[in-house]
Amino acid sequence: MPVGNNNYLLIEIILMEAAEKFRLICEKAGLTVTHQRFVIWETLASLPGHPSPEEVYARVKGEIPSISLATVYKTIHLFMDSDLFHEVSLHHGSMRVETNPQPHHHLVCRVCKSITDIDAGQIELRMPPGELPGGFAAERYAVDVLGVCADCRKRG
Amino acid sequence: MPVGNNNYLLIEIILMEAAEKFRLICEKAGLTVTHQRFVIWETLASLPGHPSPEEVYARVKGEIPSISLATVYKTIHLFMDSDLFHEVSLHHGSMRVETNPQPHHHLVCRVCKSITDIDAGQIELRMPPGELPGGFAAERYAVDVLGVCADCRKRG
DNA sequence: TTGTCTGCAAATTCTTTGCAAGTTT
DNA sequence: AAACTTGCAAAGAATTTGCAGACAA
Repeated sequence: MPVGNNNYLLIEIILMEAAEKFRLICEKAGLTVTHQRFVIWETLASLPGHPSPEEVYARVKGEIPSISLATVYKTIHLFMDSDLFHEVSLHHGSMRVETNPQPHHHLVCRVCKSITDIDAGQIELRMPPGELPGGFAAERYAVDVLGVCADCRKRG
Repeated sequence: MPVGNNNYLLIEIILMEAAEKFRLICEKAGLTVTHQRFVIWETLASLPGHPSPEEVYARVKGEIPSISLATVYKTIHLFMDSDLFHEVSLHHGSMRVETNPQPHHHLVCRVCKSITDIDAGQIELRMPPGELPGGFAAERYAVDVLGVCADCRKRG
């Protein structure tokens, strides 16, 4: 694997301490650096799994007792808008019912958030030959293809 | 394709009118048949896409003006518990942040709802040779492997 | 009948907003 | 100083719950 100039920059970033790194990230994203944001960012990066805002809030409170849940929400949204983190689920805010009985997957537009079904046969999945980690018994697969729908592409 | 005895049953079910079909489904699932449930079931089956409870409620109100939103919620949950329909998203009730910067997919346990990451390299995806429906521009894939985790398998 | 649903209203949970005071640039 | 961010409290949205009367088996 060839090492390009970009990789030197990458290595520098990795070696930088967290605060520096965060400063750089914020600069690139056009975000103001604040202590709250730094601690929330560090906390998110350190928490394994898929933390909820409440969990992040609880953790951050250890460092900044005066932090408010509202700030955690605002900051998480800010980070997501700047692509620093993603949300785990589509439609997290409201329940949606899957009414298509056919095996299918989803085309999810990241601009307008629309979800279109695509026949399961159109996507071929291949799992590893052995077992899945920790003896997980797979039953079915749900694939979300993330991208931009035709309408949103036309609109620029 | 050989036609077994099960297929005769299947054909009968298909030919049955909706009310009969619903009665059979309820019997199999051990659910009481009510008019509200029948109309909600028909509505769900007829609505394309991924309707929210509010949308279902609005539709059903046309047939049963006295229906309440609470009943719609209760019934949708009932149907989901009986596997008549699925939910589109995991974690629909609260925001979850994806903190793993590595490309990865999810192992989702349908019993305990836990979500475990699996390296993206472990799953091979193949898309159709042509374009995706309607000129959708794919950027990345998110795969949820649904099944039962090791812990829940042990517990029976 | 007997147990199970339904509709209503109140309660909860999750998230957003307005604004004054505090920080960052 | 100007612009932006924070914390608080109140508002809002989405969903659940308790319960009395209505319905299904």
